[in-house]
Amino acid sequence: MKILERLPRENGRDYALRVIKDNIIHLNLEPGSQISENELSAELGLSRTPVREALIELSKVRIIEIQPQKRSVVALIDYDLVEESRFMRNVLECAVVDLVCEMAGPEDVERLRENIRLQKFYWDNFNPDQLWTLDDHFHQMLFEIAHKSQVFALMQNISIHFDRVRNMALFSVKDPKIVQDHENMTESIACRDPVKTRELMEVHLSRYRIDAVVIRKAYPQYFKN
Amino acid sequence: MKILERLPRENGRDYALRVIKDNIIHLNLEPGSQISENELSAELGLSRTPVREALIELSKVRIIEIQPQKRSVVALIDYDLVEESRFMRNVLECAVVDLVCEMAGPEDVERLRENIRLQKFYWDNFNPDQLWTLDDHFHQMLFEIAHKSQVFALMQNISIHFDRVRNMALFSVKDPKIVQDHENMTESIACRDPVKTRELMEVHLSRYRIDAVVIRKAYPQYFKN
DNA sequence: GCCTCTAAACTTGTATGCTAGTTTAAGATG
DNA sequence: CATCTTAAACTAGCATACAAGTTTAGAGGC
Repeated sequence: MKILERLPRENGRDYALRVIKDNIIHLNLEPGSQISENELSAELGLSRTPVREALIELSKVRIIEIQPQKRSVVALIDYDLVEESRFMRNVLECAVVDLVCEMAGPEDVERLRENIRLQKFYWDNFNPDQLWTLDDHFHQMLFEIAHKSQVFALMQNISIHFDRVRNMALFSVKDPKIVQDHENMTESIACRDPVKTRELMEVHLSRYRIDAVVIRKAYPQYFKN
Repeated sequence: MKILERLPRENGRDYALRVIKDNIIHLNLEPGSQISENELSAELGLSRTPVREALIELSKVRIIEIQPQKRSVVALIDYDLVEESRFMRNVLECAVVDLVCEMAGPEDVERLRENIRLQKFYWDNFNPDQLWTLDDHFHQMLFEIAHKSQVFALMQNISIHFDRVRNMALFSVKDPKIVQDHENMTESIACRDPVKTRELMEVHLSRYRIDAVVIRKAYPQYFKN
């Protein structure tokens, strides 16, 4: 497992949560593998309590399966859950871009364009981590513009299923077309064209569905069904 | 606070969570009031640990505000949050009824109708608690029919803001029209009419927005802004 | 070799004590 | 009487010990 730096004033629980999530998404904690509160707390330099609290939270979204008095395992990729999480994102993000097309001011559009510029830079320089962060931030900005930040926060909880697959796609698929999607959306937002933007979002989010077969071939042992 | 019965094989954390949530929704734990891990654990017959785990979960959806090393309080009603939660429900439930109109079999429709019959019964006999449970179950059934149970579970987390207001409406508004809404939806689902069903759902969920002024007058001290 | 039983070594769940930080209130001082 | 100081009584965060249940490994009998 890859141990990240603990942020200043970050409490143990949030730290544990951040590190564990990151390692699940990046497959350092492999789907199906057993995890131990004791091991994790030792690695993180914490006691069991904050680690346990983090694991409970992750079990709520079924990314970790806690079997009482037995063990805890990282959930295998359940494509029904991935689909549910994709459905949720799709429905919510499409509704949000509708609002964004109404509500976005020029400064909002400029912030989106700035994000795209950076995405292009990190794409040219092959920096998947930064690209990943910017992608997240792009979607988060859309929710902020529509004043739906809490919805974004909740959506992100279940999105970890989607994210794990999305992360695999970054390495197993040649041309993600992601940056281009984002740019097209930004410009159609600038034109205040909700129908077009919605359409683009729909295509954007469904790429991961299309890639499923490829991913599954690359990592067959990680799938549940 | 009203202490509920502990279910067989229910662990302490889930028990605490269930009781605390119930008391928040029913205003036994009043918005703005301070809560103490010690008091709660004494009342529930548990130690601080499981109670604390429950409080952490509730703080994630901002229904409880934990001020580190200071205190924890039941959040005041924040209408922006209520609106976000209503927005989320609205968007997701409308998308789900679309699917339901495609996917529902005759036995599903029959289950919905049976639920309506019971709703009518408990309406006539004035049993708000049972009515409340049936209302929840009606919406849950829709998500089950569309195979989106996990989405429902997540939506319910934030819905507690919405639920708290919804519960106040049950007592401060004369004719909720809720049962009639449900019946109309069921029949338009039976007719496989997604446009009509969507429309009904939209009206149904927006009732609580309309009622906001009434509720606010009845309980002004509970509101944040 | 192959069952069966048992005990030890795990697991998570819960209780409790300790730490660090905040509030409160009493007491001293002007 | 007003104000500052200080100590005690709270809070939540974290560490640790113990309880309850499961798995595993090995001894013993056949």
